[in-house]
Amino acid sequence: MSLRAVKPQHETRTRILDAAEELFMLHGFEGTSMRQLTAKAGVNLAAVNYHFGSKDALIEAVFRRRLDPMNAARIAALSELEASGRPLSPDTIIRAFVGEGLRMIEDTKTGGRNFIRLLGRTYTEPAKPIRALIGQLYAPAMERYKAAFERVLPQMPHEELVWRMHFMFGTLAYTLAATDTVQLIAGCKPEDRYDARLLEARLTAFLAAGLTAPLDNTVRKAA
Amino acid sequence: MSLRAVKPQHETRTRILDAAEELFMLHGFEGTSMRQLTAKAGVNLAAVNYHFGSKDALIEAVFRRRLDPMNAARIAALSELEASGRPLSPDTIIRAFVGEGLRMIEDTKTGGRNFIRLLGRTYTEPAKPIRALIGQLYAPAMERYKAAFERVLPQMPHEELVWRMHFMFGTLAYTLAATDTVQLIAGCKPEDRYDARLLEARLTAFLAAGLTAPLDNTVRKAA
DNA sequence: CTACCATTCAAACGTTCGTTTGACTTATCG
DNA sequence: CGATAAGTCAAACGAACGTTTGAATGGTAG
Repeated sequence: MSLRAVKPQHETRTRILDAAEELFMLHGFEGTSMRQLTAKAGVNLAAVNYHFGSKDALIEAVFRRRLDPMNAARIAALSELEASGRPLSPDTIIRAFVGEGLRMIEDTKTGGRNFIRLLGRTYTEPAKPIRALIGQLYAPAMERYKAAFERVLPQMPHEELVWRMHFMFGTLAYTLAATDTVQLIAGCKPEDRYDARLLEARLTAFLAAGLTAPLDNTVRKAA
Repeated sequence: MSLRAVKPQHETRTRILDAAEELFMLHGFEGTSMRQLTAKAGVNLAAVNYHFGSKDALIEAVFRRRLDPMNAARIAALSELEASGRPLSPDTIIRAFVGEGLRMIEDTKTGGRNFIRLLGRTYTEPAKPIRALIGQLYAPAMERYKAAFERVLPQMPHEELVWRMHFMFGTLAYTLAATDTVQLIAGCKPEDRYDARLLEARLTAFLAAGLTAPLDNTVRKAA
């Protein structure tokens, strides 16, 4: 219960988590060595195994630290919307979901941006145990938002909504994770790529239109 | 010029490329060892260094083999559309672009699906030399499609179009790479997730609506 | 002061990594 | 038939990997 016993542990742990977040984002899990990681964090090589047990356990801790609060915030944002009494629209619901992600990507000080980009890369890695954890941590928020969308889009078939949410989720994940790929299309660096306000407006307009698009005939016939 | 000198080389090379494609997709570049890879390909451990020079050179060869033909096909599809004399719409242009990707993801025999999913993973990996190569191989197709979109959407600001193409590109990449993440939203495996015809219809409807969405006021004022 | 306990540290553990080597196989050609 | 050259193979290379160990450190409690 001593100060000594609590404070430095906390400090060393967070230094490791911050360094891991950034290096995993840059080079992946296998591409990041414990020696790189502990050197960047300014701690001893053995510190990771002492505080987390193993490299895999560290990976899990990296995700648990951020994912839980982020999705809690998303649920809270939706609850607040629903409690306000104002009529909900696809647009406002999307904004609630997207907003939390954008707030994190703007956070360059405490490493939020690193985490968001790490998250984006991890989505596209199949067959990793960490994927199961992510799904589990996302599940509650997903359920709430699916229900909210179903309420404002009662005419949309369930299956179609699931796919469109998948598309939306993908667009968000990819956009936040790979903002520098815009150069691929633009041919040069766009100026406002990190202006979150503009990006939020563009993204929401795009997603809302996609979500509420008229049903394709091929799909309607298949249903 | 002997048969012996050409045929087996070709065979061994393609066996290695196929195995690499699948393992890189599953476990990433660093997560795949030469011993795994050569074992899966059924070739000797030294074969990769003999035929490609190094692991990095193999990675590059994996992308070169597929990316060039795929983007050539995309350009050809667009050229054919334009030559047909029929009036173009955002919908038909999107379909031309998306169609090539979906044709590859349906190709489970020659490994096209593996490659598409590998491609999706690689987009979200920053700071890799391979990213530069991908951008370079994509550039010609991107230019052509951007010009085509600009022609059918003359009223859209250039900057906005670039972002919306980025969103579309991301949605496509993510959807093809992470089709199994739909479970995250659905809570269960959807039945038709690999029915490319249905997926193409859903995806095109979503993307076309997003691309042609009315301009957000925040964005309009910023311009 | 002494005993204690969480933490840090340098060193070493066995394993696996990408790559290299040199001998062996096989098919073609003068 | 030898000579040549491309390809395959088992074995080994040093380097780097994640992890473990046991001693040193330093603040806290009795």
